[in-house]
Amino acid sequence: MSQPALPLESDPLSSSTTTAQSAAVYKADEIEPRWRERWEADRLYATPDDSDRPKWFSLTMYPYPSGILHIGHWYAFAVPDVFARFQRMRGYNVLFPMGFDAFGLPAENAAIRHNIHPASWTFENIDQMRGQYNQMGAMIDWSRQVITCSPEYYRWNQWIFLKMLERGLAYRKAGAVWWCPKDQTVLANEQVLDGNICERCGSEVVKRDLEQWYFRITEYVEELLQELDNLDWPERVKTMQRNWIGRSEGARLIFEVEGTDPLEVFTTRPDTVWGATFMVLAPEHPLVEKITTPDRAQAVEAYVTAARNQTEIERLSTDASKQKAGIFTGGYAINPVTDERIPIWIADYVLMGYGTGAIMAVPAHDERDFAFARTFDLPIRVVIQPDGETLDPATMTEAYSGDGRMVNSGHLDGTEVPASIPIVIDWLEETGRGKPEVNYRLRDWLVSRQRYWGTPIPVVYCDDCGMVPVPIDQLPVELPLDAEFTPTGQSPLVSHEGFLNTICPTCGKPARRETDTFDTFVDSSWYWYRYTSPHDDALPFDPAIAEMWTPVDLYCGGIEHAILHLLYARFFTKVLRDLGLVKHSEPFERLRNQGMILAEEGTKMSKSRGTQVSPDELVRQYGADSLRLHLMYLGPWDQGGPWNTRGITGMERFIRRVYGLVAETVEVDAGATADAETARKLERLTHKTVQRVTTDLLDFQFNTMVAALIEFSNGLNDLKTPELMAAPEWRDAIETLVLLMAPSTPYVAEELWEKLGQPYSVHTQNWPPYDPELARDDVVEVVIQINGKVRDRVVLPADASEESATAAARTAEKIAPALEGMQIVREIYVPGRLMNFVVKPR
RNA sequence: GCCGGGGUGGCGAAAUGGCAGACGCAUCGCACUCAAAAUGCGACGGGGCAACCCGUGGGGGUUCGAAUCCCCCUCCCGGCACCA
Repeated sequence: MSQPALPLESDPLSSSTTTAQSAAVYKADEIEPRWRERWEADRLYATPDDSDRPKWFSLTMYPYPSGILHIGHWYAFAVPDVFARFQRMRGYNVLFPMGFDAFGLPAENAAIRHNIHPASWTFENIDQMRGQYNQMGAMIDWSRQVITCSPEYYRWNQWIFLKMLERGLAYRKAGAVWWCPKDQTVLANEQVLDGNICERCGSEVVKRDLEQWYFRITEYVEELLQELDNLDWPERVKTMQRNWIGRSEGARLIFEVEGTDPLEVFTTRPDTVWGATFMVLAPEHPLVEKITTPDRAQAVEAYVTAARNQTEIERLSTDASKQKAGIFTGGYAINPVTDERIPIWIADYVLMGYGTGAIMAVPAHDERDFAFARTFDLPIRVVIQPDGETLDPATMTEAYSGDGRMVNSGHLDGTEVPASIPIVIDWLEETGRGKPEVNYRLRDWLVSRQRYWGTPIPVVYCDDCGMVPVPIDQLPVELPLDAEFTPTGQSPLVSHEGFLNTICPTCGKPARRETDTFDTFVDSSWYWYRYTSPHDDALPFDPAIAEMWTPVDLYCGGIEHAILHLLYARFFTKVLRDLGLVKHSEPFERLRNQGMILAEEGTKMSKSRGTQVSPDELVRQYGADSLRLHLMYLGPWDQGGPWNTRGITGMERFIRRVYGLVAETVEVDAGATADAETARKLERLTHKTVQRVTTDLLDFQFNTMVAALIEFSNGLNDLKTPELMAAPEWRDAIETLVLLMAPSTPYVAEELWEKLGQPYSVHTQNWPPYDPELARDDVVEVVIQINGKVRDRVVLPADASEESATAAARTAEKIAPALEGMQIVREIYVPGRLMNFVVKPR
């Protein structure tokens, strides 16, 4: 009688084998969702304001809700998450919040293109991205979330603005500003890239005369510059800020002008004023019209118009060494030290935006003035002679800007340059010709934008009262959600009657609302304070709670914010300090920048070329833990580099090995004890690893930290025997390994901690301590060199004396014969490392 | 042009005055397997049978000893660039 074949799953033998195996096999897709739910249910990441632990505020730049997290977001956030978790285990009460920089142009563009409201588009994206952050295993307390496009948040932008208005730190001014025709808005100077390109959309921007809102950041310029010195920030970021602020010391000099007001100039080289043979004004200079003589008027006007309409290409071609363009006004000034009549020219190499918009030209000692003088055949006079050569204006081919002695300079002839500069300034001041002056490149921050999706600027315009601020108790001025988007790109606020028409708070007559909104950099200039009391409805944040959490201990983010965001944030902090809301002056004590993840071929990741890497796909395949490790392991975090997908398998293997180690360990009945030698080996390996992992994390060296973890597990595998696994020493080592992995691989560490029978949660455990004494080797391998070349090596006790080390070295197998017939000239001993015999033939 | 950062095996890298290439990837060999995957063990800068020799972008220097410090050159990346 034939029996039907049993289905596989009902075979008792085969099914039990499967169960035993599956318990020992790592399955990320089973472990990760399970713990994620548990942590969420338990509010494991809730951050209390009242704690007896010291605080640690770890901030990472919040993202723009563009729709989906890419691998760069993971790199920027998962790695700081490791550090935040590490700090939590080290005993800190860690604030590690997250929010969304939710105002901005992409939402409006999506509205126009896909007929979806910016608010819906933004909030859908936020939902999606929050889910992805959770998947990453990020330690975020979402109850503190800040979303800048919610009235709850932006009303405080308006509040801060009104306070700034009161103090004269916000003001309206007409002037030439950058306008982007594509985005239909003005831009801050900082948002215009080289070649007059819009930072956001890449189109060419133009100058327009418009009345705009500004924040008086220049009020704080000296403080913004000086306090950089005390910040623990990457040096290159500080350098970029210093360059941007552009402080230069010099003097303001007054030149009388025939027939009109005097001209003032700023110069860093007042000692060269005897060599000023002409003057140059920027084309936009207000005195151009008055100075220009009637016979020159037509030509000057033509030049000025052309200069103002210069295109990008023409601008790029104006290189300092190339021919200079300009035109003579017909007017003359008087050199204040030589009393000579000198011609006044106009040229676009003088910028209206810097100094006074006018210069004294000293062609002999300034490269640009030299080029201009040669082009227009203007006189050149040498007033500084270098040692050892004699400059002759007739034969000079370039300006001389180095040191030397003053000549042709009246009573100051012979004075040494550069010591001459303060001497000249003093004399000019005493004689009423000028005064010392410090100039900065930094301009006030243009904050108004002709866009819809941003914070409405809370002022109204009344025919009788003029510009009137909206009273604080009427905030927020809400952005109307029933806006109509048209393809013209014009802000819908301009034609929104319901928004536009209001009542003057002062006189009660009909008035018109401001339709401009704030630059989104306003939102990000103080958002971290809001995390400390995200629901406060009396002030932007509760000063007492903020005082407890801030300043931020560690700020992580991309180098692309080196100037704009970080400078504005520093400025706001000083304003908030002066408003009495915070006590400190600097918001971010330590700053660390991550590098950029490139596509595998080393170019920028691009959607159109399909070189983008999807973290979701990698999580599905390998799990978040492996991806986190892989990102840390790519190389130094601040360096970034090309992505490679293959390497992630190594991290998965590592996790699987550790998983196997723990699974095997828990199956063994405890009871045995290890022999002394093995116990010592385990102890040393454990302490060594804790030391390496701890110091690497503190130094932000995540790649070598992961290497130390891998080496630990490899070392344990090598030592592993069935007997040892039953010993308590082994168990300690395994538990330590799991604790050390907890910040890096939060999911699998939690799983293994549970398997080891330890109390939930691994993430609330203390970071394991280490003892450098116990980490130390008791025998060392000492390299023996002859004349600096490695010839042999000997194993010695770590505490071997120099005498015994030398004796051992001399008699080492390959050394003894080599020393035969040689005279030892010198012996160098580096304890525990190296012995070098310097020898010569006898 | 000026200011930073960098150049180390097939690849990512480590070592910041003392054994160059830890650790990982890829590759190759072996074991396990009917087989594959997974896993485990081993090899893995170049030359040489070997003793050894050469080797950290190139050249020079300092040092007992240099990837590491100094000088010159070169290439790559980033920032700034008529700022008076």
